[in-house]
Amino acid sequence: MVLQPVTRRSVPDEVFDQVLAEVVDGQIGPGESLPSERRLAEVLGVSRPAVREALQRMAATRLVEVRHGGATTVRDFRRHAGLDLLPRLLVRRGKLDTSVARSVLEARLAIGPAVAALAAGRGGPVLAADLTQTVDELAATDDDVQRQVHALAYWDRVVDAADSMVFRLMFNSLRAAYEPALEALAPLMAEEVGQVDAYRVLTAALGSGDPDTARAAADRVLRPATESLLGALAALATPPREDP
Amino acid sequence: MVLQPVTRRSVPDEVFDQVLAEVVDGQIGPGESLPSERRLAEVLGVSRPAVREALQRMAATRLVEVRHGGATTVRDFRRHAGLDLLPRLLVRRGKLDTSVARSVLEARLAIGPAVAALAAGRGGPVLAADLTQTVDELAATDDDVQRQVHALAYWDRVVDAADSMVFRLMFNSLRAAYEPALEALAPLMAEEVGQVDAYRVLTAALGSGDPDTARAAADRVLRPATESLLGALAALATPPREDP
DNA sequence: ATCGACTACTGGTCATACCACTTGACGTCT
DNA sequence: AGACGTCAAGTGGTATGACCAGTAGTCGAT
Repeated sequence: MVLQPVTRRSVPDEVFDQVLAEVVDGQIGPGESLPSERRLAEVLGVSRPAVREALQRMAATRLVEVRHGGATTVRDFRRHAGLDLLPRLLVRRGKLDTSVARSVLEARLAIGPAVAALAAGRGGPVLAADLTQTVDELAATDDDVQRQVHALAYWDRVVDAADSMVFRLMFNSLRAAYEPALEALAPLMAEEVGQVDAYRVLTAALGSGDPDTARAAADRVLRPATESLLGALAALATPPREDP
Repeated sequence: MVLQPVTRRSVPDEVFDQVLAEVVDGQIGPGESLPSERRLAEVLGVSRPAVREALQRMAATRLVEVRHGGATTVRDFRRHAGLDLLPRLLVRRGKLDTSVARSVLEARLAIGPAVAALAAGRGGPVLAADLTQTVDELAATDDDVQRQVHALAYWDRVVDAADSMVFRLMFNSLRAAYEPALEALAPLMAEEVGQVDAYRVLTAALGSGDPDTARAAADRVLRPATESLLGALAALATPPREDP
């Protein structure tokens, strides 16, 4: 019996999600107006402060524009939304959006090596020791979910070493999109987190202090799973074949 | 006389900024508790709903954790905050944080070429035509601010062509951090947005459809200004020299 | 026809009350 | 003395209703 922490969804959360769905899933296009706060409160059967809180969060996410005295209008989220919207775009109407997933893989493959290159130039000797320990933990684990957790910790350490606030924040945002799906991704990522050797090579490269070596090593860690997953996504996105 | 649109700061905005400052500027460390909503409302002289709205926004940004019945505690923003916090970190206590600015430049230099490579593989013939027009507009302008606007539009188009939701959202987040400072940055970016030739080469590379060529061309557009700015930042970060 | 005031909306803010949950202190039982 | 329930105080969660402050369209006077 597997128990899970109960998730308490607050009323404003619920409202936020519903309005967000309307905007993101295209029920209300850019430029169109939302119903007034009072009307929404009435329709949804909640209080106006609850609606207000949700709309303000929408505004803070740059998804809508609220004007005192005027109507609240929908903005073009593709043009204005920040990276924190990613988790919500990755899953649209309950289904994985394959084109978004593809972009995540591509970005990961592009950015990971860049971060590794920065980290190599800055890490110092402590970094290699830390990373070696993390890889050891990774190697000592059998469970694919736990391996992912360790791999995540590994990259977390690399990002730290890169000493880049922008990459740190990007990593945080991506992790926020990734972690909820960690269990579902276990079989898909097994290939990557299983290649302990590649991680060891990367660790050595990071310790060596040479950015280009580290970049290449990071590429070798990330590329195999990236390419096989991209292939799988492409197959998913293609309409089902009709051969017997 | 230069008139500017009046900025109306709402009460919750004000509260949000104040609490955010406490958290980001280190007055309240991770794990510590915030005063209760009622207490904050009293101290700040505003209503509880206003405080609540601000705290909920903090929670949505993953900067604090509010627990029903318990205290609201501060989280480690370096570990959890998303890319949308960047504008606030770029400027701390009214001053530019040079290490954050450095990371922005590094990230730009790393990601720009990657995006260009993707765009080259996907853009099609329309892309080159669009970009040529944007470069023409860029070339026809004398004002450094306007040039930046055109350069931004140029990259916007490139990101579109890359057909990557992740890079699109990253671009949006970065632009949100960049645009407010556009005017102040004009003299610094003049070097980059002035090199129309480099942009034309990049345009041609993007049109050619070869990712590697495009990557290299993008690097040539971004690198000069990046390096000179990194040098300037390093000089800024170093304590003033004491030679006569 | 133009202009201005008016009116009927919109969001912004507040005060207050009550519900739901967590915490920790207190007392009781073993 | 320790372990265990109970309960009160404090916290966030939600709702109500009122009023302020802007906006935009209407309608009348000029």
